[in-house]
Amino acid sequence: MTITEVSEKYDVSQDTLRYYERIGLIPRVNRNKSGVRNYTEEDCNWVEFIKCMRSAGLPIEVLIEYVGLFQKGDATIGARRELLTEQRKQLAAKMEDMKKTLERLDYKIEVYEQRVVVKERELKRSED
Amino acid sequence: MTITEVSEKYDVSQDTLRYYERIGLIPRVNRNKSGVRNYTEEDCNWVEFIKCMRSAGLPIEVLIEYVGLFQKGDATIGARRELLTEQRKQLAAKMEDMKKTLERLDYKIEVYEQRVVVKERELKRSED
DNA sequence: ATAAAACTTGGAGTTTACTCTAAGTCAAAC
DNA sequence: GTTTGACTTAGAGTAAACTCCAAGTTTTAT
Repeated sequence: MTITEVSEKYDVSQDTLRYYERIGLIPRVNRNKSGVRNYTEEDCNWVEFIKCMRSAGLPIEVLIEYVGLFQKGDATIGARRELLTEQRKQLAAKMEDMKKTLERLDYKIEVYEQRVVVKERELKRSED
Repeated sequence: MTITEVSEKYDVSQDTLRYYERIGLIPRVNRNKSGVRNYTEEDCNWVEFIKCMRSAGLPIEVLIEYVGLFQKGDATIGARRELLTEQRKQLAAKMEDMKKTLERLDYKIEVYEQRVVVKERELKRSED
């Protein structure tokens, strides 16, 4: 696949794809004889995986480390598992915080609903 | 309360507190005769609220708008409720995405666990 | 065959959200 | 009474994560 196709498929700009590759956030993509990137299915999977992890807020630095470990082969399986476990923990904690914020928003919205009703009654009274 | 006290209480730097006020992310804090900020309890509540909403990822722009509406008084109650409702929706959607990412991490970790076990067995065999 | 489109690289520029600096004021401690 | 420390402002600087640009291929279409 070309960079255009990958960019469209995963809704990631070409510049971002090149940038991610440059900083090691995805492994290097092979080029054809004239230097043009040819994304394999595995490359695509990396793009999709990184997009997903980034959107959940995993730090770029950590993901670069993960890719680095991956490229070092099977000897790093334990380290990769540990890295993911730590990130999983942090993600779960963040979601807990967000849940509390969500509940707080719900409460605030509820209070506003009531105030809107009060406001409407006031308006109605002033019509009389 | 002084800016130092507020900064310590909510773990937000003094610079950030001034910055938030400057851009209208919290209402203007009153100063004493010599120009020093004196945070009321309401000011503190704003700091805490904004800190919470920001940590959940609500955009600064939107929060500035919310503060602006608040300062316009009761006529904006409906608009404020709508704004919060929209943000609540987006937050819930983001949490849904994060939940999928979390599950994906769980799956990946599980697969890694199995591979670690396989690796250990290999090592054991090579010991014999 | 030549113009237009798509790609390459390295490096500069942008945006967001702070964070720091400089220059100055004011109150309190010694 | 002066120096130390906390505060003020306006504006400059920074880090992260892109995003854009320039100059140069290569491929595609006419």
